[in-house]
Amino acid sequence: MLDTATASKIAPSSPCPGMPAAAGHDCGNRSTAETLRLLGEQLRPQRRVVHMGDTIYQAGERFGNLYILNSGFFKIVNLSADGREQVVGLKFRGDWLGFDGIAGGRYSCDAVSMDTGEVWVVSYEALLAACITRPELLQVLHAAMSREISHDRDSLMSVCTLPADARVADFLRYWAESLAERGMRADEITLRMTRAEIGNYLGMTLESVSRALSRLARDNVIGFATKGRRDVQIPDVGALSAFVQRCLAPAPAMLQ
Amino acid sequence: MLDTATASKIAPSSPCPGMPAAAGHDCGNRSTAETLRLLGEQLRPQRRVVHMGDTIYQAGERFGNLYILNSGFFKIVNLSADGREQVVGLKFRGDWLGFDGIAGGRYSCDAVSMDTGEVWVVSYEALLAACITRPELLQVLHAAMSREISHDRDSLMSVCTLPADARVADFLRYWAESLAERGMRADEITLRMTRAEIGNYLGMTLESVSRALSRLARDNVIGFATKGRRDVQIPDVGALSAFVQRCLAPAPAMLQ
DNA sequence: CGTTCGATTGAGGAAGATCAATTAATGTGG
DNA sequence: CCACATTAATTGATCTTCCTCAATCGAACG
Repeated sequence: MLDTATASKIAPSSPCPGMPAAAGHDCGNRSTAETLRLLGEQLRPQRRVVHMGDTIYQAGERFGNLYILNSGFFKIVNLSADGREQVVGLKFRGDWLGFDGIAGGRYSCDAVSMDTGEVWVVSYEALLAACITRPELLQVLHAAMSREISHDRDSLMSVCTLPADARVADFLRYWAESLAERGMRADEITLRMTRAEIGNYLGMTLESVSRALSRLARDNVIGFATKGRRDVQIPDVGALSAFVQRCLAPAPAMLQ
Repeated sequence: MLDTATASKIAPSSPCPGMPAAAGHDCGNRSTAETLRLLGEQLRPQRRVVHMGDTIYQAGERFGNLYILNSGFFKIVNLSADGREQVVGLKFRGDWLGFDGIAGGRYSCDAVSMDTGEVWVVSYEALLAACITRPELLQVLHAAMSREISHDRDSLMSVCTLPADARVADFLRYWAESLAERGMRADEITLRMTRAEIGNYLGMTLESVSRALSRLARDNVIGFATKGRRDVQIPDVGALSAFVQRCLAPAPAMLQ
């Protein structure tokens, strides 16, 4: 599937030489850690600690900075003129925030921290200047924007084509894979969102999310930690994908 | 929660109020025509005529070019591993196609022409090279990517928060405004998609689309051209927005 | 230890999907 | 240009999924 050939000129370095197991799945792309190192060295960004509930920027605010998430978790909340709120994205270590502000000169969403973490503040102007002299920065930047576009489309597809249960399963799969890609443990994840937030993100009610999770647990696709239902055990991510497929299957053939 | 009825989201377009389409000083955004002129001059791109049904690129194909739509209409179709198809975007004059390929080295969608038109082919590598010497190109490129991200989020919000009728109304509003922004007539638009395609894009069935359109016509929010139902008359775009709001309103107060 | 917020679960209802029949547009060969 | 075939759109009648409303329970916190 993924192939390095095109990347010959575009991604000059990163043949993933002797890379720690967690990182190098995709040699056309750098690992998250490697990219962060590059960005940290090249840009020397201002570092800012954030806590749960902090907003890095808000809709309507004048655009000026992009942000790179070094640790923690963010949600991106879109706001409509008539007051609707919609969680439209989740951000993990290595992700960029603030692209939506470039075109209009103002951010169009809120970026809200869901945990303690650290973001790197990068002036867009300074970044552009740095990109002129260091084209590999440009590649990193464009890759981040491209990934965001691709993922947004996948989200739309999920919402449009999957029934509620499958959407929740796919959400958990995505979360787990996002952690795994970044070398974090993915077999037990702490959801940093309420059922209401998850439901908002997935286009369903909190009750439907709760029922879907219960069903997933009953089918042993996920497990709940001993105490509390915020921690979800995911022994096998493949089982989540299989569950999604099962939801899509025409019918169990009525057999018996 | 919603701290303010902040007018963050109003006037998503119209960067330069009351301005003839071509003129464009710098409100942060250039006009479509001006941007195209700049790109045409700076990049001297290969021009390619396309016809209805042509695909400019397909999912899985090796990435190498970006495309700028000079005329015509495209749909972007996302494909899942299990065979689901999802229309995830519509492209108009001045829009770019192919951003999804940058990160992974392969396109992840099909780009399908819905009409006769012309696309400009730009080698990504050549574009990067040109951007180094001409930073205004970089700004144009990033603005295009940023706009795509913002619009994808708006799409997700529509699908997640609007009932079916409102989604169709909002879709028509978006189409009409997209045309108007580009200086094309927006009071009578030709839908270049079947009901099934519209439904796919909006996450509903073709029957629901049809019923929604009938309802909009009955309420005189839209009209159908004398012959055929592919052409939709939109005497007042504001009426479409009003219809959306009406759908969101709690209840008609039970009067009578 | 009570208060509060979040999660779960159930019962009933509504929006929209599905199934089906009809009509309208489009296309084709004669 | 017309009969015919084909595809798209409309409309109606059920049926299903998911939402809404409501009650209960659990966990966190002062």
